[in-house]
Amino acid sequence: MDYKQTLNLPKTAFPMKANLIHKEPEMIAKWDEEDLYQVIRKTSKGRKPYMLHDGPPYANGHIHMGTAFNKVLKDIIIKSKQMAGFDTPYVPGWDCHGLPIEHKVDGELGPKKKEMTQAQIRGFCRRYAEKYIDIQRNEFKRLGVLGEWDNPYLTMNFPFEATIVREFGKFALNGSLVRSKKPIYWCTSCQTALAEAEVEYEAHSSPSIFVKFPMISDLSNLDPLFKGRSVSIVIWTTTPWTLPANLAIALHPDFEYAAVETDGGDIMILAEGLVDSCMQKFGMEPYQVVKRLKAADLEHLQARHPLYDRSSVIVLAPYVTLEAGTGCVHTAPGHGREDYETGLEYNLDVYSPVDGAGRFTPEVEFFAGMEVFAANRAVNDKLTQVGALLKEEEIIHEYPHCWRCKKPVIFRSTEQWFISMEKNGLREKALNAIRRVNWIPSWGRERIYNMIANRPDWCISRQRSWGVPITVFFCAACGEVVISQEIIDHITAMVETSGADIWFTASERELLPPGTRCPGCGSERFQKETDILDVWFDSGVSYAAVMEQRDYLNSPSDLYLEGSDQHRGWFHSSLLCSVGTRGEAPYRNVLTHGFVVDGAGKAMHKSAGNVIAPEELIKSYGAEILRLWVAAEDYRDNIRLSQEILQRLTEAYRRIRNTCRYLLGNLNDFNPETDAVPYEDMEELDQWALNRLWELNDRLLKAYDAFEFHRVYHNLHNFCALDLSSFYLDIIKDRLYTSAEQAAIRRSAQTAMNAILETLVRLMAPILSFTADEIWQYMKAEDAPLSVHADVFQRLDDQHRNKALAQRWEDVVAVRREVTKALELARKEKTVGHPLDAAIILGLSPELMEKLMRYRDQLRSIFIVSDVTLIPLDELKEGMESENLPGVKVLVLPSSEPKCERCWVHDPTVGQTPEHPTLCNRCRNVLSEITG
RNA sequence: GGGCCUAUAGCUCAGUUUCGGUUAGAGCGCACGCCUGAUAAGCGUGAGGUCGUUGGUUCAAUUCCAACUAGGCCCA
Repeated sequence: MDYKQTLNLPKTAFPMKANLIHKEPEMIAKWDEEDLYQVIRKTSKGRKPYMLHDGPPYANGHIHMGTAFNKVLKDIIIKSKQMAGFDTPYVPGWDCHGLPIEHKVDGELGPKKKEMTQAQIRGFCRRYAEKYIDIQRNEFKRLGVLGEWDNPYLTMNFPFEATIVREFGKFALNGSLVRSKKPIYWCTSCQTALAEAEVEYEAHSSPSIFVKFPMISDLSNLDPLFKGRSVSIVIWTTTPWTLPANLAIALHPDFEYAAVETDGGDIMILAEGLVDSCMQKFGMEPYQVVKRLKAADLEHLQARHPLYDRSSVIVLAPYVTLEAGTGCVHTAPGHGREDYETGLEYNLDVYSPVDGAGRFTPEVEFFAGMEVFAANRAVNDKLTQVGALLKEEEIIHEYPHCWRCKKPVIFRSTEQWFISMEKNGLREKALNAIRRVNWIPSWGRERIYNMIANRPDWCISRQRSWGVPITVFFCAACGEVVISQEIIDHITAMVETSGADIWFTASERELLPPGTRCPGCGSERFQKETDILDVWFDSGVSYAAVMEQRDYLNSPSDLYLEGSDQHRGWFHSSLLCSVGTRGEAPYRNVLTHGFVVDGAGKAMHKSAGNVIAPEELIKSYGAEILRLWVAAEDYRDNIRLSQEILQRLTEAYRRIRNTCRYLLGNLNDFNPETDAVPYEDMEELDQWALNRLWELNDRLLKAYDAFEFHRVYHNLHNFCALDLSSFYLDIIKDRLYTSAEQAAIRRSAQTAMNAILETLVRLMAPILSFTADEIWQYMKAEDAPLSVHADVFQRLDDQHRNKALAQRWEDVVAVRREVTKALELARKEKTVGHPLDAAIILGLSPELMEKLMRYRDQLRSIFIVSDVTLIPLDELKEGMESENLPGVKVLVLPSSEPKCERCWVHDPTVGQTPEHPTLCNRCRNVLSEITG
């Protein structure tokens, strides 16, 4: 007789091989078909809401590892909150306007763009964004992310654009909106503003000049030697044409400066460290340093402009270097970024007397109408003429050029719109709001606080086409800025139905409410603003366009979750928008994660060749492995990704999957409704397993709650590998396989296994979303939801937490560890092969003897050997003495009894039954039970 | 250059955080072995760490402090 047929071996159709790459798309299709997301919405109606507001990725290009990580992390949170009993809608969004898209479209259109209207160009941009939204949507869905994918929010949707106009209007009307000049890159050939991304640095030849600025201020209070002397300060510049706009001279606050007396008796001031090289260059040797000066002593003193009758103030700035020049930097706030910042600090005018074609405006004496690059020569000549030019050279250096026409660009100031940080106390209010938000990790507060505390006014003007217009009018007659609630309402309504395009296609007359007159001069003729809004304003008001407007969402959100760069980005702009119009932050909690880096901790760059794309990862491992990676990494630090990491995770995944498969296989014949054993009647080992399960459940729910998913992963994996696979499941095999199907001891084990699977499948669902749902389909729950994702975590019976029992079993486990060690030694000596070939004699101290006596009859199966004999420690002369556990000695002997053919245990009863001469009594009894 | 952050075995993470204190833990991987009734599975044993470096405080530091190095994000 083939006794193997009489065993209850595990049986399941659940495949060992996951085949994720093919199975995942099928699962996603199924979710789509069932409309799982909406099913979940319906089942959780009325529950306490949990609002995670999605930060919109930019609708450009394919997703990368960072965006994939972020989305999966959000999905894990959404699913775990959902399963924790909340109603957690998830509306994904996209950021659609802005330069990068316009730039791409520009490139595709080429010269054709010149003949197109702004509205036509905007149409191309819109289609471009739509294309990538579709691409990214599919890529995100492929990751197993559930959400309202068929109704996401797009910043280019008409209602969203209308919200942007409405929210902008609030700033405009509450007095926060100010207009002032700021230098920007400007191509005089294309006659257009350029963004940082649109300039390319190339070698360029420029004049390099050293110029004397005579001091107006009297220095004799610093030292009497200056009294009555001709003193000047020497600057260096490579853009002579900006000298007419010079308003200041910047010194480094920490540098020493020297007053140098030349042969002719004049005194010149320059950085001490550059005196030698400069004086040599000027051909002014010999010379003499007559005084050393601190930069701070010179601050606020006045020099005279060498060409015009106005002063140039001495200021301090940290960017001054000794690498070139004189340590005294020519400062024209209208023509340079740093100059501008310094100018703000010292309250200087943003003077930029150059028109769009790059010609000096008429007010500029000597050079009016001249093109600036050509004016370099004229400026130098004039300086020579007045005796201010000390030296002129040519230098080759990297200089910004226009990405389109390749001509050198200039820095030129134009009027721009700003949201003031001070006028309405925005800075102060924002800083206060930051204190009331919970930042995770806590250093996020410090980081954004410092940024808000130090940032300049928010420049919201962009000289671009693809965005939402700054909806302001100027009176064509008197130039006054015209804006009112009525006007904003009027435009908002138009944008709501026609989109922001209406601003570009409609006339001023159409855009303004009928009968609008200039409040200043009464004119009825107006000119609309041509600047558009900074895209950060778009996404910055997403809480208003999405969370406040959809009736199933609300604001402030419970959570914003983005990479740590968003302290400067979305967290920042959202905060300013919300505080400026609502007085409060749009979020209660802000969670940040680090950046995806390679296995060595280095940033991923195309040039470094260390980039791993989500697509290739999914192709070779499956999205489930990507999800497991997201969970396994502690995201507070940088998130590493390498082939080795993925290899490890794949193995961990298999372990978890196979453990579940084994549970399924052994529950094949188990119906919890009819077969479950009451807790009190269960075997103690099975109660032990339930206690471990209780602890796991408790720990994981806490870890989910604290967003510590790496703890979820580790605990889950350890539970499967240690508690289950190598201990519990290994031990109960004997009971499961050899007992009669209906036997109480078998049903007891199955009751525990069933509870374990029910709990595990839920605990893993937020992370291993595909696999958990796959397992779910193989479980025989009668009235279960169609997907595990529509279910909730379990609260396990507190009675199952049995600390006293756990304590008792710690001793058993400790002794077992020693037994396996002894078995290994015996195996090495070829005494035994399979543990069931062995009989164990355990020598125990009185203390341990007392503890283990209780389990005397179970030790054989717990140790998975054929026989265990307990004797006092001192009576056992041979055997392995434990190193770690005093009071234990283990002697391993090959069993002298015959082996039962059915259960493989060596037992003296084998051969006692003539009909079954190769069976032990236990198996014989089972067999007679089966056959009746 | 400035702001914020990180640094424990080959990999992923614990731990020391409210008191600094005996041989710093786990899993995976690796090596070796067992099983063939979870089988492209399962079990066992073992070898791996000067807790980034250097100083300081202390009777005592991986744990506290400082500097440095490496790396990350943002800004300049």
